[in-house]
Amino acid sequence: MNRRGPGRARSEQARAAILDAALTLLSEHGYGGLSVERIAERAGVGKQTIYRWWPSKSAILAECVLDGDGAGLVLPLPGSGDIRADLAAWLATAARYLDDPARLGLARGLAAAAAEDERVGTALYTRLTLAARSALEARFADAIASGQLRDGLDAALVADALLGTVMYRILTGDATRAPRLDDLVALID
Amino acid sequence: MNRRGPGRARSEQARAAILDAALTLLSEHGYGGLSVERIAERAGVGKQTIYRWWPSKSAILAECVLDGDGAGLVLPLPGSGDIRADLAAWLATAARYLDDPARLGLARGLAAAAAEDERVGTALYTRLTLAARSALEARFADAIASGQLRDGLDAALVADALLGTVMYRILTGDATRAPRLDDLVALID
Amino acid sequence: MNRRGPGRARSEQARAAILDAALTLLSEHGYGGLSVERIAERAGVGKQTIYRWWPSKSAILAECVLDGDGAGLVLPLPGSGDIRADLAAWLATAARYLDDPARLGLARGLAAAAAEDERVGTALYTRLTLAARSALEARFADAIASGQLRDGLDAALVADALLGTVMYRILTGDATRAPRLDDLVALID
Amino acid sequence: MNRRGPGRARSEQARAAILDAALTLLSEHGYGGLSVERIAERAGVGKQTIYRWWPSKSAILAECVLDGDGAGLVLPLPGSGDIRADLAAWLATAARYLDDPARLGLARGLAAAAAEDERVGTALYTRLTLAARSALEARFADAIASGQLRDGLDAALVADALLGTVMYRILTGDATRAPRLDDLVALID
DNA sequence: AAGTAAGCGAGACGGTACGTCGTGTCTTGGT
DNA sequence: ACCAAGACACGACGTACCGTCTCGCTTACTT
Repeated sequence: MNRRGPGRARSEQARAAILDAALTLLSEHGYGGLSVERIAERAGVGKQTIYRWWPSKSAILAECVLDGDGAGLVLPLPGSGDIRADLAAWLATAARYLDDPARLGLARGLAAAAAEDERVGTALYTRLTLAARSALEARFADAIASGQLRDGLDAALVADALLGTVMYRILTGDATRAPRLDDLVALID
Repeated sequence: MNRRGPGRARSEQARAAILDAALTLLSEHGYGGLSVERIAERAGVGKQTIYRWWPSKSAILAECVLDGDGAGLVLPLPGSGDIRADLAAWLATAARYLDDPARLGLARGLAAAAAEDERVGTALYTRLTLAARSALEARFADAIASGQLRDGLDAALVADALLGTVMYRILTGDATRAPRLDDLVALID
Repeated sequence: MNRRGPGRARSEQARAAILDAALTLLSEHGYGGLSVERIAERAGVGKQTIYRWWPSKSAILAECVLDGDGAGLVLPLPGSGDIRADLAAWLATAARYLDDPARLGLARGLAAAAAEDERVGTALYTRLTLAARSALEARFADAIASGQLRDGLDAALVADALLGTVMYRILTGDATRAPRLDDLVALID
Repeated sequence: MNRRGPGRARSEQARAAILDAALTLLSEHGYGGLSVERIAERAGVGKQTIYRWWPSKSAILAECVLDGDGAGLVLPLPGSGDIRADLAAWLATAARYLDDPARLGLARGLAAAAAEDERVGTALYTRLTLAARSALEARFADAIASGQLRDGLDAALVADALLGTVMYRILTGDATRAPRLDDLVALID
């Protein structure tokens, strides 16, 4: 039962304050402007308390992604019965979600962290791809059964393509130049 | 023509050495391990020569992407006549290209730079998306005319989806876990 | 007593190494060739550790002058009973002391520091003038009582004149061109 | 007669502007804040024009000292007939002269330059000591003849002592703490 | 008059040092 | 054993100057 030696227990308050400060600073100053020192100051915590539990600032972010609601990035797929409409609505919601500069900044920052540290990439994969993939697999089975989609459609590939396109637009800053995101659904047979 | 004021002219040799050193170090040490100091040392150049012409290390990378062959990232789309086979081959080539750790590191580093600095994102957009989009548009017109693809298919969306999927896998480090990249083509109606 | 807040205590070892390195480098390379970077390297210390405690390299030198034996610059006034002979001997000792290039370099360097930073000047004043003045005052009282000197002689003025002449020769590099330093005593009535 | 080859002649205007700018900047920002780059900018001159004629910034200052009125530092010794009164007046004038912050700054800056570069020290020696010494020698001969001073008084030593005391006070910033400068004359028998 | 050559303002070059910020570690006193 | 605070050695930042090296231009002496 969670055996521990003697001594003071880990402060849950400090942990939460650190994760919270990390996300706030990430969305405000970007990944480059994020430093352990600032996180510590903002969280009202000693640096050692951070280094005791995380090996690097990207590890903190990885935990942010996995913690709670995944930094708010996991949007639910609507379930109206019309799979194409649901996907289009999901994409439109994502686009609207990213219109908020703070949230776009957060997403850019997490992308930067993922590009620099494999473990953040893995965390994002776990949170985003796996969630999307499992949601899609169940819905695709229904949709194929009801004739809305052709048989053999690979939910994993679709998840990759949808999330990848969103991520690519975040990186290239291409929100306005490109066609509307929800038209993506038209590509799917 | 090419009027110049007084004073010594900018050294093209220094400029080329800087861009070259930046890409080499990026693929070797990642974006986080890339420092202006090291670029200067490797290029045999004073730091001021860098700061005179570029405001930040990401600006150097943006110029790398736009310069010459776009850091080797722009792969040609084969032209066998079978559009689906060509796209699948292009994706397979991209996957093989990224098997080389140095090239994967370079791509990850550029993704990190894009996530942190809008201008690198714009440069990548210019080099990758626009190139892919225009290549696709010409080929799609032919393919639709010859009945290989259905009418109305949007080349820009397909370009986003293909590049986005590749980029997403680079970020999430998901080369092996996911289905084969060239099956993506199967999604296109 | 000696109350301290939280946090690691200041390293006395680092402080001593910095002062020592500063004096060594000053006598070797002169004030112009003295850099914080080199002091830090020689002392085996980070630059920040220097800037945390001293605002500039001249402040370090000011502390060197005040610390311990005042960089060896404070020479004792002999006490034979013959005040004129003692002063002449003191001046001769000073001249011999400055024959060593390292010590002359140190003295020149401290003069440069004093000329550039008022606080070094104040430190020198404290260490040299005040020491000389108080030594002279006691001796002058005896010498006047015993009829060696006329009444009313101002020890402070004599201290200024003696030290000033030495300093002036250091600055003008005029060790050989001018009359012998110990003849100075002949000026005093 | 001043044989010269072909080519443009040296610009006397540039030379004067450089010396002028050097002295101005020296009194404004001190020796440490004096840079060839700033001299060039202030004088409206290319850096190369400076380096063509002077090897360093201290060489410029040495020439300033020797040029024209010796940067205004050479004060004339009054000639009332009473040698003690004249010396006291000369010291009082010097003290008043140095009350002006710009002139004190200039003197401090030249002292710093002298401490760092032997040639500036030599220039100051030439300008100040030699001038004072020769003035004193003539006056001392008269004063000894008229019984105002005892025989055998060494003008060179007195010059050193007077100038040295003034310089020492400049360096130690000790204008107010010490006894009045013109009382120095009382030391002379 | 044309040719030649040195000096000129301007400004980029390879470097060194600056003073600041951040890293990850260590130490202190307190919980 | 953990915590806030904070000093430590180290490395990179972006800036200021160093002394050198072109540029295109302006004199001035030499044919």
